[in-house]
Amino acid sequence: MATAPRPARLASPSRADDSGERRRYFAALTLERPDVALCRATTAVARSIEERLSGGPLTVPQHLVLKMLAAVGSCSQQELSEQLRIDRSVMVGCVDTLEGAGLVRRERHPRDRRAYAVTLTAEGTAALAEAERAMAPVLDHAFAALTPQERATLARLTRKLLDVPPAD
Amino acid sequence: MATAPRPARLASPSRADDSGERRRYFAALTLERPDVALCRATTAVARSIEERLSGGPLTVPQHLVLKMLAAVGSCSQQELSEQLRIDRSVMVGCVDTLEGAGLVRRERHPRDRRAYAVTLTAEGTAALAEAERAMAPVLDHAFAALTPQERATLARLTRKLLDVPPAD
DNA sequence: ACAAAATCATCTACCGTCAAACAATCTCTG
DNA sequence: CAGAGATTGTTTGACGGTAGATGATTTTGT
Repeated sequence: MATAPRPARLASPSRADDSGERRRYFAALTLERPDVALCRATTAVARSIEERLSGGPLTVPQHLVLKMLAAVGSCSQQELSEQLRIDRSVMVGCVDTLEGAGLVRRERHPRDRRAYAVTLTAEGTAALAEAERAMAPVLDHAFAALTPQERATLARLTRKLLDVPPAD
Repeated sequence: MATAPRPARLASPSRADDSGERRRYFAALTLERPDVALCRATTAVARSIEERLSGGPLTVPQHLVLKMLAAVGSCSQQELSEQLRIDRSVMVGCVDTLEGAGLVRRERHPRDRRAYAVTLTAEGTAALAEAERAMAPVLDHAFAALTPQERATLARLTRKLLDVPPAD
């Protein structure tokens, strides 16, 4: 807690007294509160990514849906929601948009008519390939402050926080 | 109970071919998308913390405001916003609540009458001490999956990530 | 077979955050 | 000194995400 050697002088009128402590408090905070540092870093990364993808045809969640469909085949919205950690009610609009763009189809599940079988179309496959290609430089820019090894370490630690078994 | 290998598990149709790929897709995703892993890990940590603090008198942002005031002395809301990375318009309500609880005072800044000099009261100092005491086990639980050394590494990487210059 | 519980997708209400507009005040320039 | 422009605090409205209820459908229990 730094033990406050200074008697907390009142906010100095002009900016002249920027002796540093006040303007650089955020750095001190991150030393004590890893949760705050993690949270702010995440918003910075997300912001950087969404900014670069803003003009594109796909949002991040939409990209993830296409990516999972390509990886595991047709899915119910429930399965997409669970694996991608996107709320069910958000998934509705996400699939709505993708279906409107012709990138997925909603077919009734053959043996459980409560569920849909969301299926990737040919256009969806093409859109995914293009999105994957565009993704690499975007990720690279968002994590530019870290070396490849540091990025790997960060990924390992976040997976551990998520209880995902290491895939080494 | 549950010892029966009976596949009578619900939703048999498509689940039957769950060789694992479908149900564990999230793990595969985190290997390719460190940004998604980071984002989901952050929400998990934040959720854990806010859940444990839900009954308490202070929210996380309020705690941070008291903490910064104790560290650097009286501040304008602008300075609090900048250093804590909390939007100005959010800071208004935050300080409102703290003032209503008698933990801070809003005094007019002596030489800039646009700004307030938000000042910690004696009650605020006491509330902060109590909140600081309660924080350690909460943080420890949120990061329970990591060893102390891993937590330090994560903190170092997130701090490094926060130096990412704004993309222009 | 019939009723009760569970599940999938959807919709609605609510909460927190962010961008833009606003009035009051400061600073700088001519 | 006057006025343009920037800064501080605040309010407003839009947006995105979450929780809870609903309707259709399937599974389970008797």
